[in-house]
Amino acid sequence: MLLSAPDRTIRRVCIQKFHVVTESGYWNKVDELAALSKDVLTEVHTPGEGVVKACFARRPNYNNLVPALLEIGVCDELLIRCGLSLHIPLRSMSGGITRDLGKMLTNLQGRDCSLKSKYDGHQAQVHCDEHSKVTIFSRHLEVMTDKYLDLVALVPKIRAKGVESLIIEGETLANRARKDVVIGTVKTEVKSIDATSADSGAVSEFFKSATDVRCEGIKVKVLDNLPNPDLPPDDVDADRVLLPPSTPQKRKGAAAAKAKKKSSANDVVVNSKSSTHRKALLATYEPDKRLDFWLEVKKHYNTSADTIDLISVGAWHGISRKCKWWSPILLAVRNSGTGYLEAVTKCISGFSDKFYATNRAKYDPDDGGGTNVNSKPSYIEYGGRPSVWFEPQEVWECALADITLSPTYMAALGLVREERGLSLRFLGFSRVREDKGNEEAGTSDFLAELYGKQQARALQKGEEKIRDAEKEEW
DNA sequence: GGTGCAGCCTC
DNA sequence: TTCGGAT
DNA sequence: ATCCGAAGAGGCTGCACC
Repeated sequence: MLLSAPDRTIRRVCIQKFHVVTESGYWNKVDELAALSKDVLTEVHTPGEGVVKACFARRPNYNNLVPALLEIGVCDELLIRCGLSLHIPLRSMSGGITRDLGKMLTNLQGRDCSLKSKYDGHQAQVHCDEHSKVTIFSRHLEVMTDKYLDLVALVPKIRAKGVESLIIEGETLANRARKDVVIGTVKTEVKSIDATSADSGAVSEFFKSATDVRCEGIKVKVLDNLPNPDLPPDDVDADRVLLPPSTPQKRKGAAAAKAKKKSSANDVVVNSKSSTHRKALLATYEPDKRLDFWLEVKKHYNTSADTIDLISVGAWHGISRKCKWWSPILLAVRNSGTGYLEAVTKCISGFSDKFYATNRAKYDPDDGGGTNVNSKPSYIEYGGRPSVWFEPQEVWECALADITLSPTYMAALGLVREERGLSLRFLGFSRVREDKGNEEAGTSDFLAELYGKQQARALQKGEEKIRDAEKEEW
């Protein structure tokens, strides 16, 4: 394994320090620990592990964590020493993901909740300090500040009076979502409603309207969480990030904002203005946890996602774990005019290992199969070169989240846009359609139609404000 | 200066 | 992002 | 439960090359 330069430094420091610790009797303790049973040992280790993990989630930086560990060990103070810090990204908190809207409603058992549409964009974590220095991190905590210069300029300006520094998280719509999406829909004011999960009609309606305007789905936050008994109201742990006063109507986008602090342990901003005329959200932001009061229902997780029947026409050799099988697999739609099969995407998702094995056996001549062919059949439209071409004979039902105008695939070329074909986003294999022959597979017309519907829904729901797209919307 | 591709990023 | 599989 | 790895689409950037 390659170590980056800082890691090497750390390793050296560790070794030196352990020698010191050894001389002062640390080994005795190690011997004691070694004598303990596994269960007891787990009991000893687990709380410590929790503390270290919590620190690392708040400040994923070994240069801080390791020296502090060596100096003070695993203790509560570590959470202060290695707590949240501006311009160092904290790990993102995610909501629990729910596949099925109905199931979610059942789970919520009628509790009150706040619903927000979740934009289909890029997650960004924005840090702004008292000198208006802004740093922006991506979902994977990469520094993306330079990609969002307008945001860098904007954030200090919109900072509320009295807030010295802040960390917020939200969704930016800089890339994909702005390209092929009707801008008017992007400009739509962020939708947010409070509802009770007993009103399944309202929730379903909200989900539908959100996905219609090409949001990724919705976020559902339970409003009536009781305070955590472990956290007295005046708790001021520095590691805990606290929500600012909740103003959901104003708060924009998927910006599940949280706030702020200064470096001293006793200077955490608490929910000061208690002007909320609604039930409180749980106030803590736990960067390393998925939370049961916060759920996401996404379009492409949804069991009611669109499906299309595609024909498998070729594949590549898999690598490493999948080297015995073919993956990815090339799929095509049928052009009902020409009879040609037009490649529309490669599929990697939804296959079990067993399915891969069966698939290999079926098409590989060396495996008793024998229905793949050496060269590209003339009736297949595809510019690339798979490892093998299949003799088209299977129709697969696949679920998809979105249809995209593709720079590479030529399926449905000209039906939506001259020079551009269509492809599929988040495609997953569902099942083999034993009951369907090639002639009954999805057509390029159908695909184009589906694309049209997708756009039309967005247009219809979208608001009129088209003009002046700011580079990022929240 | 334009194009195409590799590499890296996002979902 | 997805998924399935291993741990 | 959690983590890991194999891969998809598309977008942007920077560089080599014409």
